[in-house]
Amino acid sequence: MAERKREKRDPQQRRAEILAAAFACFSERGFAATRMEDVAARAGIAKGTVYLHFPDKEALFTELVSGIATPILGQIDGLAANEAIPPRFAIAMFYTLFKREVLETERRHLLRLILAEGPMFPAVTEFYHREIISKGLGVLRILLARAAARGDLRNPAIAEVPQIVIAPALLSIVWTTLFEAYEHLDTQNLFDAFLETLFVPEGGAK
Amino acid sequence: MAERKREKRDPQQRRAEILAAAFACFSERGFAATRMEDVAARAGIAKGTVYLHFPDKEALFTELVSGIATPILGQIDGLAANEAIPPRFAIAMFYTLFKREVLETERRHLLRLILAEGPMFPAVTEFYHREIISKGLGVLRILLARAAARGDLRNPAIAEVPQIVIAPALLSIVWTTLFEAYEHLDTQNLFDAFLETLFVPEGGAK
DNA sequence: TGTTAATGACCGACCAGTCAGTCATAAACG
DNA sequence: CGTTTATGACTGACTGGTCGGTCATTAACA
Repeated sequence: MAERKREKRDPQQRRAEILAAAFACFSERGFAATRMEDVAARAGIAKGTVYLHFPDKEALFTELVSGIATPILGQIDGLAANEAIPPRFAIAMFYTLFKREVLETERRHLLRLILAEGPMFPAVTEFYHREIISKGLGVLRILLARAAARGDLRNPAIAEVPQIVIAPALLSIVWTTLFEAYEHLDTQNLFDAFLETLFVPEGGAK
Repeated sequence: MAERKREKRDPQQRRAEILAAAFACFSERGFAATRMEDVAARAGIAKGTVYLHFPDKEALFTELVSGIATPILGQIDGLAANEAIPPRFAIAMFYTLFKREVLETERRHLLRLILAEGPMFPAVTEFYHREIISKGLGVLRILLARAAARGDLRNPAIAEVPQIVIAPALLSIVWTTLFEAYEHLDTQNLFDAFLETLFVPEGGAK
C-alpha cells in the first residue's frame, strides 16, 4: 500500500532536499506549471512540510535560482587573477568551464529558467546582473584589454564589447534547450571557431 | 454606467484585433499569467467572443507566435538571392533588418516569449526551427561560403558554423529584454564590432 | 421576423497556502 | 532501565480564490 514513513531530518538536509526537488520540477516545467505538491512529492514529503522551510512558492524559486549561481562565482574571478595565463587560454578555459559546469549538466535548464521567467522576477534578474553578468564582463574586459595590448586580437575594438564573448555561450544554451532535438549543434566546434576568429592565429604573433 | 455597445465586426478584423490584444498581453505577462479575460478586455469585447474565433488559449497563443513570424520570412530569402551583393553587406543588412524590425519594435518581446515558453509548446518550437532558423541558417551558409571563397573571412572555418552570426542577435534580444534596465548595451556597436571581427578590413583585400 | 454574433453569468477543475491533528523522538522521572 | 510526558517536525484534508471554457439570453442586422 506504499505506506509513507514519517521521518525527521536535520533541517539543513531537509531544506537541501526540497531545493533539489524544486530544481528538478522548475527546470522541466517552469515556474507557473510547477505545483508545490509536485515539489513535495519529489522530495518524498507532504506539501505542508515545504511551507515549514519556505514561506511561499516565489521564495522557494528565488532562493533556488540565487543559490545555484553562487558556487560559479568563485571560479570566474580566478580566470583574470593570474596574469601569466595568456588571455586566449583564459577565455578558452571560460568556455570549457561553461560547457562542463553548465551546458552539459542539469544547470543549463536553470539558466534557461532565468531567461524565461526573468521578467516576472525582477529581483532575480537584478541579482544575476549584479552578481554574475557584471562580474563576468569585468573579467572579460580585463582579459580582452590584455589581449589587445599584446596584439592578440584580430579586431582590438571588441575589447570594448565584452558581451560578444558571452554571445556564443548564450546561443549554445538556447540551442541545446530548444532546437537540439531538431538539429544538432557541435558546441565545441562553435567555441573553437569563435576563438579562432577573435584571436590572431597561434602561429602568427607569439 | 459605461454601457458596452454591442458591435458586429468583419470576422477578419475581429480576429486581427484579438490577436493584437493577445500579442500585448502575452508579451508583457507571459502565457500562464495572461488571462483570457485580459485579452478580451484589451480587445474591447467580452470573453465569450474570443472563443468564437479561437478554440482555446493554446490555439490563440500558437496562432499568434506562428503568424508574427511569417512576414519576416520573405525578407530573409531576398538577402541571398542577389549574388551581386557583397556577403558582408548582406550580413550587415541582416543585422539592420533585425534591429529595425525586431529589436526596436514590440516584436522583440514575442521573440523572447518563444525562448521562454518554447519548451511548453513543442509545436511552436518545431515551427520556428523549420520556418525561420533552418531557412536563416541556409541563407547564412550560402553567404559565408561566398565570403570564404572571396577571401573576405578572417577565419574561413566559421562558414561551417553559421550559428555564430546569430549569436550577437540573440544576445541583443536577451540583453535588451532582461538587463537593459541595469546596464545599457549599444547594439549597433555590438553588430559593427562583430562584423569587423568576422571580415577582413575593407581596405585590405578588394 | 428569422438569423447571426456577442455577451457575461456561471460552472467546475485546479492549486497555493493553512492548520488541527499525529507520531517519532528524546528528555524527565521513578 | 522501563515508563511517562513533552516536543515540534510532519501530515494531508480543507479553504478560498482564480481562471479556462460554456451556453442561455439578448442585441443587431437582413
